[in-house]
Amino acid sequence: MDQKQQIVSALAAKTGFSAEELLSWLETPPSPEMGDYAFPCFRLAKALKKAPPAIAQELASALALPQDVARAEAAGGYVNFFLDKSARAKAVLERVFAEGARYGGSELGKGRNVCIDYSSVNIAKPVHIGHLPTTVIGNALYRIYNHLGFHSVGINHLGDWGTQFGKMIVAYRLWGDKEIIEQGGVDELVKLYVRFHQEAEANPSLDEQARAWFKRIEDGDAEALSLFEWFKALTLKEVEQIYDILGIRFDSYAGESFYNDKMDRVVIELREKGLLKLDQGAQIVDLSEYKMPPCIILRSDGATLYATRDIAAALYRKETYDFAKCLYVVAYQQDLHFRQWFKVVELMGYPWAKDLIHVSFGMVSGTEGAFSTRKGNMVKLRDVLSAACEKTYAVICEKSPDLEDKETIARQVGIGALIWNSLYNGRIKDVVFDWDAVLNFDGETGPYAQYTHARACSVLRKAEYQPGAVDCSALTDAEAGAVIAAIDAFPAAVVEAMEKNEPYLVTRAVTGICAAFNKFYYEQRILADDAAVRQARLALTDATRLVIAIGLNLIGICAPERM
RNA sequence: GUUUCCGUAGCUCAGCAGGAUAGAGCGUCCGCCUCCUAAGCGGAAGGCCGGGAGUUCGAAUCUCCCCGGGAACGCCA
Repeated sequence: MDQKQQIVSALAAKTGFSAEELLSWLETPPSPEMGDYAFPCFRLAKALKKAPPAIAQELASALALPQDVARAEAAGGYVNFFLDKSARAKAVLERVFAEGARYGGSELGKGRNVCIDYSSVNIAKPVHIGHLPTTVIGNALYRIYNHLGFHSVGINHLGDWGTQFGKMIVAYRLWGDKEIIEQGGVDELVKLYVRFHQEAEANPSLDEQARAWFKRIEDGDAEALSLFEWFKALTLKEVEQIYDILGIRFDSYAGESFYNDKMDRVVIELREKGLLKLDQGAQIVDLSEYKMPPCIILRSDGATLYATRDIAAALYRKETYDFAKCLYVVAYQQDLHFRQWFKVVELMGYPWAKDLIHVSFGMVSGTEGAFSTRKGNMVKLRDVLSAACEKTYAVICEKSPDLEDKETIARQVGIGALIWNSLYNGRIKDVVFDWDAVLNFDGETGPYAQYTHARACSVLRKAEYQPGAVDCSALTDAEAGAVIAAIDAFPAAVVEAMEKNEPYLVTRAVTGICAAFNKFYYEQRILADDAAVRQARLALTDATRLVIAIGLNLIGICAPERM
């Protein structure tokens, strides 16, 4: 039982309220001088028929204080608790060292699967800056869920179906060159696609040919299929290079084409359950009762739609993975779409419809408005990654000219800056892509956290630190206390990040640890002359180093030991 | 038009299962390397928390209305 719970049970004994309820009232005071925990008495006023300050006074003097709580003071309507700093430091450090790399983790998930649908690139289209949020948010959630005892299943729901592939084949057969495309990759495919649209304006028969070729893909024609698979392989090869740089892996690339033969059953099932309705020639599920436009299942020409495919995929995933949750890391523009088909799954009678979660995020635009291929203002993700690495390399040459393997560190720090940037704020915020902001390494940025980690490593290295007995009475100064508090707060942040599917809560928790440690570093000499003080501060430094590394790892950022 | 999200310091954002003087970073100005990585640390300036009602002992936080902005709204994904 930790101090917080001890305090709560002492309060429960005096007030008659349940410990659980009291725990939810306990808060952290605005400033550390006021105490480590605060209990507001306002809600007791009615039940006890006394003024809050009087209750606070009474509780402060009458409470049986737990062992590690130094004192309790009444302040206005609050009772402020001051922990025994040494005992708290001991408890936190022991936990960190006992759990090691698993600190902040748990078996909460009990090994259950969590499907995470993220990144989801399109075949034969470039990966641009707009793909960054879904990719890094999804990856962070993947790691966070795993840390909490779930088993994450990363799914890249490829956009690999549709008439555009018929167009690609027509364009390739008319103007394409195998070698040029092998060399140029996706860029060359895009050129063909653009040319197709230009020429099709003057020559509508091209569109007919495209439809015919797409039909051949659908029918499994060997030539059509081999070209289709070739486009796919080319695209994936490039995309996987980007994933390698970002340190991301997927467990499944089952995308649109994969579900092609799995949609009939959805239509049949919807019909059997009496949910389908013919409306203006299309088969729809009426959602007017839920204040939503209808969900279209079949077009009037009988073709399936996006929603049909998503429902088929959800059914497949439930059967295959028996997920505890299935997350869709997709921009908020598709909010209505998800609400619609989630509702359809619910109406189909599947109780797990409640486990389908749209993890939405804001849109990325340029300083001059929305990105669009037509405007030609698209920023390719690859270019952003390269620019970040180059900038970092230059900074390293300037600040740490003697550093070995500058390229590797530059990549870790440059990419770290980018990822951090995407995971620093709540998901829902829109982002205006700005080179200066992305390439800024000062203040609360990825490099700041990595720098703090490297700094801690440097001290430990210099001290030739060996773990050993720690005298925590040497960690009672305000700065060390703040570091202890920040490390102590980390596990709860990880859990909240999972519950809310908000990786930035981990980012902020790491920021808090870094800020506290940097201040500690500045104010207190870690390599103190006194052996006991030195050993205690080194232990705190070691714990800091470890927890920053865990936190960075959870959001998908490397923690180099030198930079 | 309907639905939905957002509106907190010059800028970008935390804080929003209501609580003690509203916090960071960037930018501006001023300090701190004979000492553990200055990608750091400290200080100053800067806010009727979009506006108005209401609920409450107490509202940036909850409810309603208004204003401003983004997004979505049937055969694209």
